Amino acid sequence: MSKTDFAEHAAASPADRRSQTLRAYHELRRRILENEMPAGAQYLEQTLADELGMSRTPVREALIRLSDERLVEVKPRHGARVLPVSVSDMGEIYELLSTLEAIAAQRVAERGLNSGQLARLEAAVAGMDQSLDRNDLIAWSTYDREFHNAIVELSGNRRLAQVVAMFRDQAHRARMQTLTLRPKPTQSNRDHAAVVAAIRKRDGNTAYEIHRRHRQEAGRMLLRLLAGQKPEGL
Amino acid sequence: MSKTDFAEHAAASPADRRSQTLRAYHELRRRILENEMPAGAQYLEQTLADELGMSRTPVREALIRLSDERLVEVKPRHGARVLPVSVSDMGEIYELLSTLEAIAAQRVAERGLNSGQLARLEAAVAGMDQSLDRNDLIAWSTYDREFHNAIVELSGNRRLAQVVAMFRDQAHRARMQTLTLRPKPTQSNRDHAAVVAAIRKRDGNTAYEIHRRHRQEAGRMLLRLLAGQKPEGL
DNA sequence: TGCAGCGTGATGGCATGCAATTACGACATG
DNA sequence: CATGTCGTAATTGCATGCCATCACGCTGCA
Repeated sequence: MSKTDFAEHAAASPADRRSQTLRAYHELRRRILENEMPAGAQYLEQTLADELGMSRTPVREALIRLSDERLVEVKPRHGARVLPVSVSDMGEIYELLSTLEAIAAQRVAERGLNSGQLARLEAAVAGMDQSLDRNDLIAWSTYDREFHNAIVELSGNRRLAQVVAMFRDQAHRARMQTLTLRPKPTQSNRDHAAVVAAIRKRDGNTAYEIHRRHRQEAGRMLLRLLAGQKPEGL
Repeated sequence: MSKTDFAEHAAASPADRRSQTLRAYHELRRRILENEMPAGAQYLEQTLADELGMSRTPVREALIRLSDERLVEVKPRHGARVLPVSVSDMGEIYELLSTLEAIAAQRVAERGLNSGQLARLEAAVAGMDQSLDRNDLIAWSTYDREFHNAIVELSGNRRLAQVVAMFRDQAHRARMQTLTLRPKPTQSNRDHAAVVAAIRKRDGNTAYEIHRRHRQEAGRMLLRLLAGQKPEGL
């Protein structure tokens, strides 16, 4: 079984050029975020290696990164366990996201955007509106994610974008679980539009305040919904 | 050469109970932060493994973590390179630290501290004052570090403490380089005392504002000093 | 002299091997 | 029946081995 075998069952397109370690990392991360590997589940290194069609070494290396990102926990004789996200975890995460993203929005507003960058934000806002009209919450959440992601990427602070992405990933599964439970997120769309307006006017303080309150509200909503749910994971 | 050999030349106390991977991680991190491995320097995996008295595997695993923390960069045929910290890197880092630590100070003030926790903060402040009287800048910076670390640890948000620690490590070498160049940090001591006073009064907003401005000032000072320095590293 | 092509040795990515550790069940004993 | 002890198999931490890749120097040609 040479590594040049193609048509492996795993998601490798015709000859994946990336390293096995990176393939393992991205594939495991995807499975966790999409709940194919549910919170609380445990997997032995060898099992994962077999499933991914590689040896234990790259799997181990991927698991190190995933555990640094708090998506899994490696317990010596029990394999890698997908970490559940508790209510208090979400509290920590949203406290950080609400500040970090608000800073990003402020910076974006102060620096100003060119027309292409503004278009990116407005496309996301438009997508959210249309998705909401169609009652397509999945599409809505994709555009919502894109909006928040665009803000931090356009901030120009690469470290900021990196840590926000990490926390967003940690929160992702809980967000998906509550997606259908929450009321129609019309206020979210209004908030986003208001942030874009503030960015247009290069009003950093307003962008900061609106975005911060927006995230705090979302966090509070999420916590309320999660509190009234099954204690998933362990 | 069994791994149970004791008295290895590396810093292992009589039989280090931790895994080789952890030893490699902590030892390499220490060497980088203390400039024993200077910015820009490159080391082959095998060389590091020999120096640490272990095989390449745990070294590789440690390097993965260190590169996720932006302390090194692994370039396929050139070994691991210790990352220099540029002026713009410091700008990114201080922008984040000033916000994150301010949030921590606010939370600490709002939650309130018991007497032992308050004593920890006050010991750090006292240490800074005494060190400054003695003109011992090394000791001063140790107490300063302890103060900032205590604030985020006492915030109760473990993720916050984790990312702040990461960014503080990234900035550490540049801080050390400018330590002797800056004017006597009397204002720093005043700021810290004011933050503690706000915490005592459980005044979150004041704690936030003072701490935020404090960190922003420190960042601006650092950037000014770095701008007029030799372009260290690559 | 400058540059392109080639060969070779060094290096890292990954697979595999090996031994120490420990989870777990069987069994014994109170 | 509950609890403690022991043996065994499974699992991991780490070492080692192997091969593809790539850096670098050498040679030859313009």
